[in-house]
Amino acid sequence: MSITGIKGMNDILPGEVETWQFLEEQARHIFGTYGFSEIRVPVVEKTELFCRSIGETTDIVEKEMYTFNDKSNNSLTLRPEGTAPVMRSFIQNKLHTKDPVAKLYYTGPMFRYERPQKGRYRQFHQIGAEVIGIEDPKIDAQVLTMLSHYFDAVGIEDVELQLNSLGCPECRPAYRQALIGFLEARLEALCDDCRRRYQTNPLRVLDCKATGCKEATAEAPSVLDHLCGGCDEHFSKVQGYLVDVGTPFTINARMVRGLDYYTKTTFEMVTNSLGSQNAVAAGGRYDGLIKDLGGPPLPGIGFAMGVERLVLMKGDKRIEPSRPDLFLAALGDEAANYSFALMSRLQRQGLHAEMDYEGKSLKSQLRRANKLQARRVLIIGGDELARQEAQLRTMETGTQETLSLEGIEKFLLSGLTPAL
RNA sequence: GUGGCUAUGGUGAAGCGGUUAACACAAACGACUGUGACUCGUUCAUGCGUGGGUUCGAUCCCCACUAGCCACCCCA
Repeated sequence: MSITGIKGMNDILPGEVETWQFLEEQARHIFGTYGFSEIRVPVVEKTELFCRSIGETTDIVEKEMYTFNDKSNNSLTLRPEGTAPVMRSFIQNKLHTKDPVAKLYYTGPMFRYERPQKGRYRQFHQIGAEVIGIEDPKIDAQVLTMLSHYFDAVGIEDVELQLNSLGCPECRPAYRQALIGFLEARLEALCDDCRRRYQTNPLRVLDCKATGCKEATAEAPSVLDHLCGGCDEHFSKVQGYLVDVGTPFTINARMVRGLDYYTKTTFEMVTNSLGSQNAVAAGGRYDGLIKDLGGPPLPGIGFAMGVERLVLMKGDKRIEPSRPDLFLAALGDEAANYSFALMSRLQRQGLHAEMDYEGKSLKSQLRRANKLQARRVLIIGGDELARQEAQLRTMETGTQETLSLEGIEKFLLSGLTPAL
């Protein structure tokens, strides 16, 4: 039995990787136009970083982390998300002393020990963005607009931007209590799961799919009615700016976040085309996080997108691998050597050129050229070489012309390089 | 962590207890000794996830395990 990969950790193979590259390139490009720079942080961090930021009692920390001790007996964890490491780096490198505002994005693998299913894997990938240092609701609107812009650019249409506010440490506890009280009075109507969790995670009950729970919580108090003055004003300003800018959104007062650090604005990009994994991107404001991690008291807001889910949504609109501009078919050793040298020179000048390296029959070479979808084939045999000529075949039309080898490089480069 | 379904070649899959494991696609080569895509031909599983069991005999029945998928939970 040969060695296999790890459950829930997938290879990204040619044919699929082009879509990944496209999604990443678009992120770099679009985030760049909004003033974001990339930050690259390690995949492993001290376990404590995630416990403190995500929350000791969250599912992620309680049962989903890949935690191990290194040879010095430090407890380390494969990052389950990207915000905490970025904040750690921000604080450690004192980035706020260089610029009061940081706009950062990252991409890379995250790890969560969950049972794999559609759109959910143990190693998965996120593209995320964070803004640190701005409290004004304009930045909330800006981040949401960028996210929305990204989805447009990438051609993923079947999504809806949902918005909510979770309040702040001032107003959230009161709401929480109100909600627990409400649920307590209706425990019999709730499903087993909800009866279990209404104390620890009352918000989750609002999101339950069971019909009994839906009915029982129909009249439940809304977070939005319990926001304090500051949070309420912030939330309505965010909405106002979004309307001004023309970024579409809907309000979902029952939206829940799984990480403890979120405050005020939270949001999700949801779809119904992905089965039960309906969030393609999610994020929110985390005004207390940086201070909690020992940094300056700066506000922050950010989001992460699940790349596997984006790829799934791209579906059959996959990005095609690039086709060779030219395939060199040679007959005989001399011609093969000549072609090989020519191909190398063309490649150096940016032409996507291919050839058969093993001296197969012309038929076989053309078959390969066809398979690779080469646009043209340059055929050089012993006869042509002697006459300093070559046949240039246009595959699509099957037409063929005789060219002089003199100056052929220039001709091929000018004729075949796609206009940029 | 819980549940349901599935497990035959490079891929999609027939076969459902009994002599050569169908068919299609892909791949390689040939018909065309120097020309792709069409056509035709040839080749391509010594084995049916793994381990047990039932049987004269198992890819087909039973059990266990493993893996995959989907859902719950949770989340990107």
